[in-house]
Amino acid sequence: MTAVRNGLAGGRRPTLEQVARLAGVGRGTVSRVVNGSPRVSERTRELVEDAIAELGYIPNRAARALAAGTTDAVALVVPEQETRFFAEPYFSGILRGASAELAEHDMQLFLTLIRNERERDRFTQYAASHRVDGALLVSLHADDPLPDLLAEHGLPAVLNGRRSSAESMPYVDTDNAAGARAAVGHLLDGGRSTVATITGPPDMYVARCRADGYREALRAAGREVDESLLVQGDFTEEGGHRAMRRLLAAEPSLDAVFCASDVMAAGARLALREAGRSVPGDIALVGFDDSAIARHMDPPLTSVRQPIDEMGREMVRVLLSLREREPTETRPARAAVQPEPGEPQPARLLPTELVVRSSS
Amino acid sequence: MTAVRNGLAGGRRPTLEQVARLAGVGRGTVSRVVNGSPRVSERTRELVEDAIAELGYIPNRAARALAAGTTDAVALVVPEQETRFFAEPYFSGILRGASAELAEHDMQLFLTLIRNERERDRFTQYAASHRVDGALLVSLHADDPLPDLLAEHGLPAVLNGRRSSAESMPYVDTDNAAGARAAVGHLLDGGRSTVATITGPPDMYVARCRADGYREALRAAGREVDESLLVQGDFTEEGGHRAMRRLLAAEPSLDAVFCASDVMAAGARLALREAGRSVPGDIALVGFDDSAIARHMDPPLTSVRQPIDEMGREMVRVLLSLREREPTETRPARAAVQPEPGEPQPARLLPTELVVRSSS
DNA sequence: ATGTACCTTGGGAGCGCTCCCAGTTGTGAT
DNA sequence: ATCACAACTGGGAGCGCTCCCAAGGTACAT
Repeated sequence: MTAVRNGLAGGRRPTLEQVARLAGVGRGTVSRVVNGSPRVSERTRELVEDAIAELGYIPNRAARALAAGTTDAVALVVPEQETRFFAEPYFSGILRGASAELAEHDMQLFLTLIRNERERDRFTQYAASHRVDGALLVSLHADDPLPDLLAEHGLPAVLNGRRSSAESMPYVDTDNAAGARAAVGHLLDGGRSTVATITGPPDMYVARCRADGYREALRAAGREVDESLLVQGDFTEEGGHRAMRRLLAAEPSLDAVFCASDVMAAGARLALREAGRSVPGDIALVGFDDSAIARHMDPPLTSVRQPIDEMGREMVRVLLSLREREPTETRPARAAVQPEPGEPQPARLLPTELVVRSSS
Repeated sequence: MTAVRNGLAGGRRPTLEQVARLAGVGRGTVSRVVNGSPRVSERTRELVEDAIAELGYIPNRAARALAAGTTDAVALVVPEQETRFFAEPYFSGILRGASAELAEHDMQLFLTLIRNERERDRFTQYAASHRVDGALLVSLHADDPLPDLLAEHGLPAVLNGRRSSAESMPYVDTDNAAGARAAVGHLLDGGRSTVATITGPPDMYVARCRADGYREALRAAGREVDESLLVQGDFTEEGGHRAMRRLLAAEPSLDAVFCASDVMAAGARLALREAGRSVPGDIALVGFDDSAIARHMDPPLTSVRQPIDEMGREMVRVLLSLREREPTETRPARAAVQPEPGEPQPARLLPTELVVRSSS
């Protein structure tokens, strides 16, 4: 309220200089106090803090950014071909996690939707003009030029999900294979004999991982992998429907199906109903994503849950760790930039959790 | 690529000064060219533009912000009690619209989730430290102190939706009453005799507007309003369910219901099914929001669509118009800050659209 | 020629902060 | 007392840009 009384409400905001004058110290000292440097005596610190409180001083971020070359903000970039993705809980989970983690570091989140090439260029420019300290890239296609563009401008970036097994950029991903293993293992444990899978499009790395997990689980249980039991879907309901019909026609002994997404499982469920097969009586069903439809299906669908909020948080952690790793030109790059064991690695694989419901 | 050859990839970025030197002009001239000032001769402009291209010059926003006192960024603020809201298409619509409109003005969007008081203070500080030129406030509760806090710091803000009929801040809202009128009018036109409504909580202004629309439509059709036909829900499925049961018990002649939200309509539909009433045969149903559930209900639900993307866009337009309106201290505030007829007003009511499906 | 008016242009003066160096003060050992 | 050393502190020198003013040009009228 003192601040208001001082007429700051609409008018000029106090500067470091003014705080320094009021506290009877130098500019440098105030800066140190504001930034929590330990090289300030207790007495002086209090003096300065009082002055700050009295004036209602708030640092000017633009000035800080200019002087220090850092902005305390990161961009979350969403290529917006997929409006779909955008309205999904997945997106809001990432957003929530990232936002929470950033808040803890007193940093801000910039949201950038990229609808077309023009907007991509605009963002690249933006990034290059150092308005952000780093970027979180979400829902990226394998052929998106954005990562390279950012690298070219020296902007640290973290991917959500890998583009391939040889992902060269820092990333945070779900352990899709492990999730699939858990799902299939669960079906086998339930005594199912013929377990098939409906996969995603093979050009998507995430789909391959889940298919691999399926295979691994079978092998781990001492069974052979029958490749004809892998039927390709495309992550749509319609695709799941088609795939399941094919499976039903080809495999009379079928009694369990692992679907690489809940949406495909919904399609599969429909095909089963049409064929008069009961779930889980005749055929057990497991999905992936633990999305809203999983809970609302009839029967409710067993599914593999990804720690989405946590992915958002972790992306931020990785991004921030990148900053420390990066050898600042001013410092002679201590030793050999070896990843220290304690800190978060530049890539993280997060665990999944099988949510068992009555479809299996 | 010249830029890359010049070693800008990781290193120092070129400055205005360097561009000026290369072009053989002064700093001011380059600034004028970059900002599209007309006070530059054609010849000079070309010279400068060549130099900019050659060096791959990109203005440093922080410096610009510091010198000019403007950031070219606005914040979208979401109080996050309502994770619900967050995952909804409504949110992504606003986001998409705002983002698109901002992109056209070469501005950026800052996303701020406010989970608790600490984060609110943090944002207030942030806003006060002039990191953004304005704020878009979304899903605000009537008692939220944020608007006042922002006003205190002199930060322009636009609300999404009004808090009351006497909203004092600039806002963009849907014409809820008109939407309700259309819905109820449609039911009356369909020959329904006893039209009831399930309302939202009366402490929410939006709920009152929709209820008012219901009354107006009846009166417009020359009917009397029977207040016992307004049953209060709470915008949840469960609430819709309860309300419909009450209606069924109390009004044997009931043959149409306007629900103030799709979610409540879903609950109502459930109650109707339990009661063995057919839709639209026995009872016609209309919702509000045209959300995903409307399309997926059985039968698909007639609903009132709001132009959500457009609301996002419009919020930005209003915010930007605020900037021009605001008398800058340097200028003697031309005449008397009268809203000029042509420009967008500081408050906008957007039209709705009735999407007729088979539930009515 | 001379004057007037209008363009265009260069560059000084900051914007508010961080970085860093040199100066000051304080402490403990000698 | 004296010295070495550490802990604090003040303030100059920018960071890269915009704003603005005065200077220099140009064109046209007198």
